[in-house]
Amino acid sequence: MPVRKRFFAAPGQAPEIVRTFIRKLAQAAKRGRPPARADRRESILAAALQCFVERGFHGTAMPQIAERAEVAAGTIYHYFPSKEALVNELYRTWKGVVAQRVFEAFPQGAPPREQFRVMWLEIIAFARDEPAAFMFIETHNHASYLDAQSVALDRNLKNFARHMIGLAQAAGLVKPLEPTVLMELAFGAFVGMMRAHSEGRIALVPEVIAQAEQACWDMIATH
Amino acid sequence: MPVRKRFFAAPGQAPEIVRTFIRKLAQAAKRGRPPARADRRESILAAALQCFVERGFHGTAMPQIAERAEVAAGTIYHYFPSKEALVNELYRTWKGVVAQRVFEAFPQGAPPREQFRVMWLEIIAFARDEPAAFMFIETHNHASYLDAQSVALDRNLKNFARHMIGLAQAAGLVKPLEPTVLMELAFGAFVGMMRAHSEGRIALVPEVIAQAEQACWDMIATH
DNA sequence: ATTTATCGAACGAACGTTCAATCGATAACC
DNA sequence: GGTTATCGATTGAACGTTCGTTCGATAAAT
Repeated sequence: MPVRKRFFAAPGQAPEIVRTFIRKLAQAAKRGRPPARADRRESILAAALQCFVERGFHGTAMPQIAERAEVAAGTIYHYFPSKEALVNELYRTWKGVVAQRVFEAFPQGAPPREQFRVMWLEIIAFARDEPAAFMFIETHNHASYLDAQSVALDRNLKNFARHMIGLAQAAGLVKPLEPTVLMELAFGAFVGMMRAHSEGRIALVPEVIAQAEQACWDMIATH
Repeated sequence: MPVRKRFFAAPGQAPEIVRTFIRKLAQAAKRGRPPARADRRESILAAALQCFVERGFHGTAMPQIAERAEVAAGTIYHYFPSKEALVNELYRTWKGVVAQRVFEAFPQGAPPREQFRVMWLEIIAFARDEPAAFMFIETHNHASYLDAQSVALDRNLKNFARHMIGLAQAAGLVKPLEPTVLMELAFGAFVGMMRAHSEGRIALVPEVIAQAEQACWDMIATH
């Protein structure tokens, strides 16, 4: 059973990268949103998310988004200055949500094996709650229409994961490979499985999830 | 050192899926290409590949492809009936190349561990020889503009991989998870690593490749 | 009465595609 | 051998369409 400690057992060795991470997240949230005036805004965002997932950014026309959101095309421009701004807000919002969830669930004092499991299960939970949003942020990574702020948010998340891998390596639990390689391998495996799931090729029952999680740990762990 | 047997040690148990696979590949190659008349055709394909990788299918305009290929826009339509036909020919060609390479290198009589290693190294070799083509066929999987033939080619490849996993499971070497799940995990990890490589985030020196390959085997293997 | 929200027609630009004109090499003819 | 006919290859302007976006009119809210 997962034991989730939210504070460090030994405060002196608290990784500042975690505090930096949460601070940047808060900053981004402050900087972002103008005060939401109507739920039209939300329905436009939801419609755009679906369209972008189904047909991609360039494959989606603004009138299509408008039709799906049941508003006129011009209305979108009352809430968003451009198509680019719309996709960037979507990206930042959902990447922030998943980051927030992972960070809040993260058991800071727990052993690495437990940390890995919790992160894995939390992202799975997110992907099941918001399948479209998950596919969106995974397929639109590093696209040319993402602005600097969106890219920075992704980099922060990866720095966080890399740092955790480094700590586990120091404890001799994880293979002495470059942390970036291990992270990309593990996350790539995860995304591959989730993509197959969202395309209906596999069924994600709890038993499969647990076994896949163990398999991914086997990949990065020393044996 | 890899020992590559090209023929079955026991012909009676030769997997017909392999023969079916190579037969379909030959059929597709025959059906396809009209007699190549000029190397303009090749330069158009190369230009389109680069553009599609950099900006995606919908993000690439035909005049951009023409400019990169140093031909007039109209010339493209002398060789390809439409933009869709162009992207599908690209997909089928390169997916066929990687399939052919993997199959020819596949050591049919060797133990599963060796088979896995050879397949892995062969795809790595392809990805290093043709990085744009590799990224293209991986990012354009299951896109709406791919026709039935392109989709079928991908399915054949996956059936082949799944079949091999099934045999390895029967030998007790691979975890008793659903073969599709294992395949998606392993291939997802591979793609994640290759993507990080093509974005310059990791350097694929031989030592890293060997360790990553071992890590992926650890993921699907029993322990 | 003023501000805010919404609409949908309209805009210029750019899209994928077409096509009449031209080029260049080879074949046919004298 | 020089001239002409032929034909596929190539061009780039032009086509109709659709794109992202704008805007004036109107409705709703304050």
